[in-house]
Amino acid sequence: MQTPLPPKGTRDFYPEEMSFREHIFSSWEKTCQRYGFEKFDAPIFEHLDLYTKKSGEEIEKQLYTFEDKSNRKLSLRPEMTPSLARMVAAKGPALKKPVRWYSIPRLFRYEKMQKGRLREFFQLNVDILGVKEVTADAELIAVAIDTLRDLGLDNNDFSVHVSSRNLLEELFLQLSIPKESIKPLFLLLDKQQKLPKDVFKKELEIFLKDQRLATKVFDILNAQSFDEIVAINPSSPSVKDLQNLFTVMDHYGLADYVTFDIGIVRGLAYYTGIVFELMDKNRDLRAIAGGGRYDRLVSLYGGEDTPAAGFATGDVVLAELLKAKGIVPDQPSRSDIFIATFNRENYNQVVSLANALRQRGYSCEFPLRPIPIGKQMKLASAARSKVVIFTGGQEEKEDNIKIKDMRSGEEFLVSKDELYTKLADRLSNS
RNA sequence: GUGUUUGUAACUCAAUUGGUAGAGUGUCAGGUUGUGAUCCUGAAUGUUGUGGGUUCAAGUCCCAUCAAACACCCCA
Repeated sequence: MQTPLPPKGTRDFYPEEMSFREHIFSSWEKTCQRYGFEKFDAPIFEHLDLYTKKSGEEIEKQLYTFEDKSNRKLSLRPEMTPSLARMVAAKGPALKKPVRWYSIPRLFRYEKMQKGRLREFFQLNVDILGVKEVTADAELIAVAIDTLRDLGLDNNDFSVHVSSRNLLEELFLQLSIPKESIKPLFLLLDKQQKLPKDVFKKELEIFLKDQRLATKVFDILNAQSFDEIVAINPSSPSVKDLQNLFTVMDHYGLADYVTFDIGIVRGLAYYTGIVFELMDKNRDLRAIAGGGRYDRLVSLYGGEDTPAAGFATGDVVLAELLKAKGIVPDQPSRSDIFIATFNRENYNQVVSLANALRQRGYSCEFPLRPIPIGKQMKLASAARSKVVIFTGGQEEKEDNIKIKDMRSGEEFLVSKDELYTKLADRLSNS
């Protein structure tokens, strides 16, 4: 085979894949609009330092970077949040708060691919800026849940795991763990799920150099319920935040979806408070969505202090989950009406009819070559057309036209005068 | 960057201990100038991912390379 392949980690979207992608996108859009979010977009490439400023120089390894003809260092965007923060920072106080924006960016990361991970992919990003209360976090979690529910998934398929970086930090400080140890400890925590319990505990002991302390940390991390954590520190503000969050989620009718999970820390990210991830119940995919609070990012880009929270969900893992659950929609029809003809000399008449139909707003097509009627029907089938209109046949001598409904197989005669109204009837109940 | 597995027709796969590639599906043409399926007949398509090596002989063994899948690292 000598045809060129697309670059590593990219996908071609043939019509079949494209319609599946559009199915996901339109569900995302519908849900965001239902919640009162506005769509925005930004350049697909940005100045490199937009990303290094937030994530450090090392991030460049993971980016598609290039120089333009004036030697500006640029990068294809690996995520949307920096662009969003930049845009909000630039408008400053002129921007009416709260900002409720969403976007469906195409993103690029130079990574080694594996299951659920490509180099070019799409994300839904949803963000609220200007609200410091957890009501914003709750609203975002609700949107995240409803994007999945709208696609046909429910709490048998996925759940939301919520934690708080502040809470963990408070608990660790209470145990007199030095402040500079906390970030590395978060990193260690992120691995918890991958390690067997005793191995993880050993690593804790090694890291903290104190067996009793390690045991205490280990016990906190193994708390089975939120109540156990509340008991440790009932008056802490982050505990109150979480309590409020769970109460609000209950009023969204989504309490069944949300669980407290102290193991969620979201890597090295810029998150500052509540963090959450949506995971499939079987846990055999990577996170479906993730998000949280990032109150310092806007000011990092020179904007005024702006509380902010958001989440992102990628198309790759989601598509895998939907396929695993068998939730893949039928291919849409290419055209509603297929015009077939018994008379192969009849091309111009077919074009005239097609033109008349199209001018009236109908979606229709016809074979572009003279072929036997059987083949025409196969084409109509392949186009998933809803009805076939037969032309050039004997019926025309009595001013009738035969129509076949391809879904039921039923055929019927209509007079030429009532063709359009009958077609409208036939196509409207689909 | 590290490791494991894989690569044969458009697709899914076959090919005994090494003996110069085959089936099904699909496609196209016809049976069929009044109907999507089924049936029948016929046709086309491969430098076996690529490049070397061993051998009288390589799809098969060896090396390299490219690509893919999965895991580690990382995950915004």
